Parts: sequence; structure tokens; C-alpha cells
Amino acid sequence: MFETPIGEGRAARGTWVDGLNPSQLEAVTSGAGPTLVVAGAGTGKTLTLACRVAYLIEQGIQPGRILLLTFTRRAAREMLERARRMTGETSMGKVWGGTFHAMANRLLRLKGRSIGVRPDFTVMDQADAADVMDLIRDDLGLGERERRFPRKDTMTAIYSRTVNTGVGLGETVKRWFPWCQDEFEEIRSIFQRYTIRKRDHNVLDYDDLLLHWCALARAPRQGKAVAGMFDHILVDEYQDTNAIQAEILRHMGKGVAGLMAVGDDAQAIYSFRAATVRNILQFPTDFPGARVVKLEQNYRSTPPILTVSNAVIALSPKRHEKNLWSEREGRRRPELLTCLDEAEQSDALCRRVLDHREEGVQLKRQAVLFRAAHHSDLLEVELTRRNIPFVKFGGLKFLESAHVKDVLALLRILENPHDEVSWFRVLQLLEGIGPTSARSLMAELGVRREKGPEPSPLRRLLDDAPDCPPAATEGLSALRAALDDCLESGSGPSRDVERFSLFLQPHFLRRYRNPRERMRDLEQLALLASAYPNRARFITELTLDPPASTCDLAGPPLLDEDYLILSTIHSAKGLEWDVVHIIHAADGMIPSDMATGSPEEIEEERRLLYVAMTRAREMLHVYFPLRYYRRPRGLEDGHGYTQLTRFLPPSIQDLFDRRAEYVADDEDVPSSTALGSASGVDEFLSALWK
DNA sequence: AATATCCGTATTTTT
DNA sequence: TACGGATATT
Repeated sequence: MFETPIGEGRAARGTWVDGLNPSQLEAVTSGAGPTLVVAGAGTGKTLTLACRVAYLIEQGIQPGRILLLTFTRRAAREMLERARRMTGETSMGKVWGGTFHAMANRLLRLKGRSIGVRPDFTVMDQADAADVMDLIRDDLGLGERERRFPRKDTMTAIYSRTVNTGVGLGETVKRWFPWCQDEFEEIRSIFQRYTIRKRDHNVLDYDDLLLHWCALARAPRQGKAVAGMFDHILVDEYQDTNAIQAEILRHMGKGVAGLMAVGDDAQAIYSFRAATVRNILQFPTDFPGARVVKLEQNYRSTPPILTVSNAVIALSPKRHEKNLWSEREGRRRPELLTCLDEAEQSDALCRRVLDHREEGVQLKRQAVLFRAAHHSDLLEVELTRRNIPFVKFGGLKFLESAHVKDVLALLRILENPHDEVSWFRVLQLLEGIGPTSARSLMAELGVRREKGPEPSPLRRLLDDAPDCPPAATEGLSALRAALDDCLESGSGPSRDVERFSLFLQPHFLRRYRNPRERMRDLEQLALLASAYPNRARFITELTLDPPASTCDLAGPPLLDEDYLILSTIHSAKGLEWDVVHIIHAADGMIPSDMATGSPEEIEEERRLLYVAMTRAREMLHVYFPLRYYRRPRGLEDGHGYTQLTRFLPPSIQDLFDRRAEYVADDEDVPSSTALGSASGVDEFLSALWK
């Protein structure tokens, strides 16, 4: 236990205390009870949390009784590594660190039985959930009707929002999906069946992980037991938690000595995932007697960068009082660069990146940030052409690609022979088997039957070949052989992936236009799998913590080299670089066309830009292409000129060094990207004055 | 019933 | 552009 308020005398043990400012010190040494730390961008939030962990351990709290909830697994690792360096403590690995979902996974496997969760459940990602929705829709015969039924992705979106906000289905549909109101009853019956089906087959989706943890924490006796595992709970990025996560904390918080939440409402960028800033605002109500500590001194950015960032967020109507200031040196103003088009943007960026490297800023210390993953497509081509190495974070579609899903489906059948979606997918790989045959095969094997009594569907398939269309007999026996091999050998997930690749090869050759690339991806997957002790772990960890970057896949050799960071703004959360380049600062990109529906959405886009800008330590470049040659993407017409993002009005533009730079005669650049014609010049200029 | 082909449309951010 | 859905063909 942790009774006495912590004496200041003891706090001086670690020398790391000297580096903290008074507010940080107050947060780090905060005594028992709930504490909210409102930490502006760059105010040393990570340092504070790491110190808090170090401090608690020095106070005699066992590492294994600390729970550190972060937004990504990477963030948890970084913080614990930092705390380890500070204390020299080697048992830091025993701290429970990770995302809410990952932690739910661990806790439910340990303690879930008491609320009726079997510990060998499998975890399903959003795409799998959507496939289940589709299966059910077809079962109900809702596919063939005059009106088009909402798509499977829409249904999972409705489902997830309903669950995570805790608002009723009727309300959710009315408010966020008004065009689906006519199908309300059908949607409801699909959701009912969806719930039952997951339970029968012992599968949990992302939302279930949170819901069941919540149920566990809420249960009077078991809740106490779970909360009793910890003395201290620390939560990072509290502004991006949703209603269920807040409820989990309310229950867990009752049973522990200390609870600390850290967040910044100005950086809330996950409302699309039902996160709500209300959690931060209501913290003092949710946890009576809470202490609130504000961190306002920024250590990251130079004053000119801070000034511009502050100006951007100051235009947010519902801003909370916070005044970031800095004692840092540095007078170089951020640059706002107007480019002719995307090609010029890429070109200008490459030159600036290389210039900075000449000045001694490694590529690794520079990042290119953008709103949507595909915004860097053209840039990636240019970087490759110029031999500038880069690594991209966020938006990685690796796990979503069909061929990877094929392998995962095979692995999942081995782990959970009642996994309908996987069977449905795998059976249809075989030539001569479509949806109908797949269904009847699954019925024959008893996939739909509740998990439990033997023989399992897998066992049945292996024991004797079921009836199938003649064209498929060969394929079916190959499938049986592959499954049998992996079931028998039990020699680790990497082997399984290799074996399944062998099985899949002919199918890839038949179905895909680029089978070789896809086979190469599977080699990567096998490599990735070799780091895991068993299949179950591999599958679960992969869904809960998918490879965050292209470099996670490329393997270690790349790590020694220098490379530029490309990242979505969302994935850049919590990170910092010496030089930050923000591309596509145009209306329609930031704010995204997809997000201009409501004022709330637009405000979130503003915060997104704010988050991007506040990642910069020394220098910030903002790029704005005037013209897009590619698809309209919602812009009025195909090649109209765009506007600079509305979040940078003239008053803020004045805080930048403005440049309109284009390349006229650079041999590196195709001539089509230069101004080209007199009318091009006119358009270019008129757009500048606009 | 499976597969080939065509057409239209939506198109973000992530656990 | 790529994907899903609908229609035509095998």
C-alpha cells in the first residue's frame, strides 16, 4: 500500500529530480489519490510519466503492481526504457505497459473466466468484424432487396460507434448515419446475431476487449480482484480515450492507491474512434478530490514555432486556457512555401531535406507529416528516385492485403476451428468453390455449431474428405494436407507461414496479377512470425499491435542507416523531430474533405494541424501545392486551384517566412512541372493574390 | 453455381 | 484507382 503522502525528503533520491520544473515535480511526486496532469504539447509529458514510474519504484512500489496505459505499444516501451535508464532498475520490464486493448487481452485471459470469457478466445480486427456482418446479412437474406443495404464497413462503423459511446443504436443512427434510418430494424437484428455469434465461436472484437474488461472491473467481487492487482495506474493521452475506457478507469481507480491521467484537450484527434474530451473535462467530477497539475513550459520548440502553433490553436473557439511558453533559443521563422503543384512540392521538400542534412541534421531527425496515408505517394516515388531512404509510419495496409489475410485465416482455423470468417475465406480460395459451396461445406463440418464437443470442424475435415464439387477435389486435398502438416508439426508460427505459403502459391498464380510480390510479402510475414513463441501469440499480437512501419517489416539491417521519417499526423502523436515538413496544407487535405460535415469535425482537423506543427523542435516547413492534376477528390473540378488551408488565415501567414518557389531550369525536374506557359504564370500569380 | 466483366462510387485518421 | 456490387457468361 501507499498510505503516507510522499515526503519531499525522500524524493531527492534520484538525481533525475533535478531536471524537473516545479509543476513536473509536483506531478511526479503527487501522493495517493487521483491526479490529472494537463500537459501542453512539448511540456515534457513523457519525461514526467517516465519519472513518475521511476519515482514510484524508488518509493518501494513493486514494478509488477504498476499499470501504464499508453496509446501505442511503442510509447509504453519508450517510457519504460527511459525510466529504466533513470533508475538503473532492471525489473522495469515487469511494469504492465501497453494499450487498453492489449491490456484487456492480457487481463481477460487471466481473469476472464470469472465473468464467462473463455481464456482461449481469438481476437478479430475490424475487417473481420465487417466480414461477419456480411455473412449474417446474407443469412438473413437482406442482400437481395430493392434498396441497397448499408455496406459492411458502414455497419461495423455504426456498431463500433454505438458501443464505444454507450449511446443507444437509435440515437447513433439518427445522429451519425441518418441515411441508414430506413434499415434500422434490420441493422438491429444483424447486431443481435453478431453478438450471439461471436459468443458462440469464442471470438472477441476490438470493442469486446474493452467491454469485457469493463464488465470485469464493474463486477463487485472480480472487479476488486482485478483492481487489486495494481497499486498505481497511469494513463497517457487521456484526451483520446472513449466512454468505455473512462468507465474502466472509474472502476479500476476505486481499488488502487494512485491514479494519474495525462492529456491535452488541444491534441484530441481521435473522435472518429469515439474518443471524447469530456473525459478530461470531467476528470475532477469522476474522481472526487482529484489534484490537477498543469504543465505549460514548452521545452521542445523554438519561440517562432511556438508562436505560430499557439496562433493556430488560439482560433479554436472552445479552447482551454493554457499558455505555452518557452525559454529556448532560436529565432528562425517557420517557412510557408507555396508550390505550383505536387511535383514541385516533392522537389522542394527533397532539396530542403538534403540542405538540412548538409547542415548536420540527420534524416532521422526530420519528418514529413501529412493528413492521409496516400498523401505521400508521389513523394515516395521522388524519394526513391533520388535515393533518399525513408520509412513510413501509419496507413500500412500490409495486414489488410488479401494475400496476408489468406495466411492469417489459415492460421486462425488451426487456433479456432469455429472461426467462420476464416473458413469462408479459405474454402473460397479453392478453384470451383464459391460462396454457396463454401457455406454447405461449413455446414457439413459443423463450423457454425457452438464451440465445445469434439470432433471439431477441423478434425472432421482432416479425418475424411467431405463432398465437394469435382473441380475442387484436388484443391481440397492440398488444403487438408497443409492444415494437417501444421497441426501435426507444431514447430512454430514461422514454419506454419512457410507451409501455407507453399499451399497458397498456385492459388496466387491463378488469382493475382502480381503473385511474386505477394509471395515476397509472405516471406516477410514468416520472418515476423519467427519472433513469436506460438501461433496464438502471433495471431493475437499481430491484430493488437500490427507492424507500425515499413521498417518493422524490413527487418533490423535498416536500423543502422539514416532514413527520413514519413508519417500520418495521427501516427506522429507524441513524437518530435528537429525538422518537420508538413505537406498538403491545402483546404480539402487539412481539413480533409471527408471531415467537413460538422463544426466539431472541422475543429478536430484544426487540432490535427496543431499536433503536426508542435512536433517540430528547430524548424518547420509547411508546403502548399496550388494545383492538383490528379483526381478531383471532391474539389470542385478536376484541376482547379486550391486554397491554402483555412487554419492559416493571413494574420497567421504573417508569422511565417512566405515563399513561392518554383523550379524553372533544374535538370532533375521534368519540364512539365515548370511553369510551362504564360497562362500558367497568370494562373499561378492570380492564385497568389487571391 | 462459379467465374468473368463491367460499371459506379467513395475516397481519412487506428486499436 | 480500386473496390464492391450487379450483371453476363461459362
